[in-house]
Amino acid sequence: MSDYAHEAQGGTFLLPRHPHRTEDCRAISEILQRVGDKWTVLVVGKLGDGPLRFNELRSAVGGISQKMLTTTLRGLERDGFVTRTVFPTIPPRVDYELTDLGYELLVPVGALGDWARKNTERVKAARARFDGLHA
Amino acid sequence: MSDYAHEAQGGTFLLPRHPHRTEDCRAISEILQRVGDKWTVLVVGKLGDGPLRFNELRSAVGGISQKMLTTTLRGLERDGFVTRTVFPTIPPRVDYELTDLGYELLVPVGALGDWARKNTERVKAARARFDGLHA
DNA sequence: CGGGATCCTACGGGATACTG
DNA sequence: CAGTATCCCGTAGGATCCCG
Repeated sequence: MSDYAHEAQGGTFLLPRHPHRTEDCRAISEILQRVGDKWTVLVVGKLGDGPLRFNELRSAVGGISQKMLTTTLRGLERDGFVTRTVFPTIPPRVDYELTDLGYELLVPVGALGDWARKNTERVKAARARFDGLHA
Repeated sequence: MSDYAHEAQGGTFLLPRHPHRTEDCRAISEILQRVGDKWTVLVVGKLGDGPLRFNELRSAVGGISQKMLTTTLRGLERDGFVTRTVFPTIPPRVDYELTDLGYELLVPVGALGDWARKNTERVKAARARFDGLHA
């Protein structure tokens, strides 16, 4: 089972021959929903620059409520993307840090981010055109 | 501004030096939320094998309500990922097909999918461990 | 400082019925 | 066949108050 070429404006792409089996698409969909919520990539991105404490992370991300930061971090910890280290001092100190798995996740997510940066204008143009037609 | 290496289990990764500026992370977050809903990648994936009619797509995806298929397709059309072609026959016939932009989107999304397939076990293990500890 | 507990609202998304 | 219109529910996510 080899690949086949697909021609498009940006160049030629190699697409797997039976690329879109439902199970695979489901797996993709799941991970995308996992990282597709409002805050996950922001948090992971900030932690990609090094470990941070709770409120450091909060102000670094900006605009996130403390409830959602907690929820997001718990989810990331549960899935093994982030470690949580508690220092039993007064006042307490809690550090969050990416695991290896977390750093590795940054790679494909970054690739999608590159694509996003390169193509936002095309999307915005398409959107403006569509909205103009269906005004 | 060069890159720096990050060592992890799977190998060594190159991360950009100032990779996680808030604006960039926002852009990434937006595209991820765009494709991170329940059905978008399933629909785009199926259309990646070629154009399909509405109900062909519906049964190909499987489990999607007609309301959500319509909503999903309208969104994809609006953003320029999909074209909608109406044949004014009786009964009507409507074809949906990926644009070049849609095909190009498949590339980074597929990369994330590959990552997902390779790492689901690690995530599941981490999750089981976390749930065991916090039982 | 780093949360937990609660309340509230908006919206994603399913089920069903109707239409050109 | 390919939708539109309506109703309904669950959950994401914000605001607020409280605690060790």
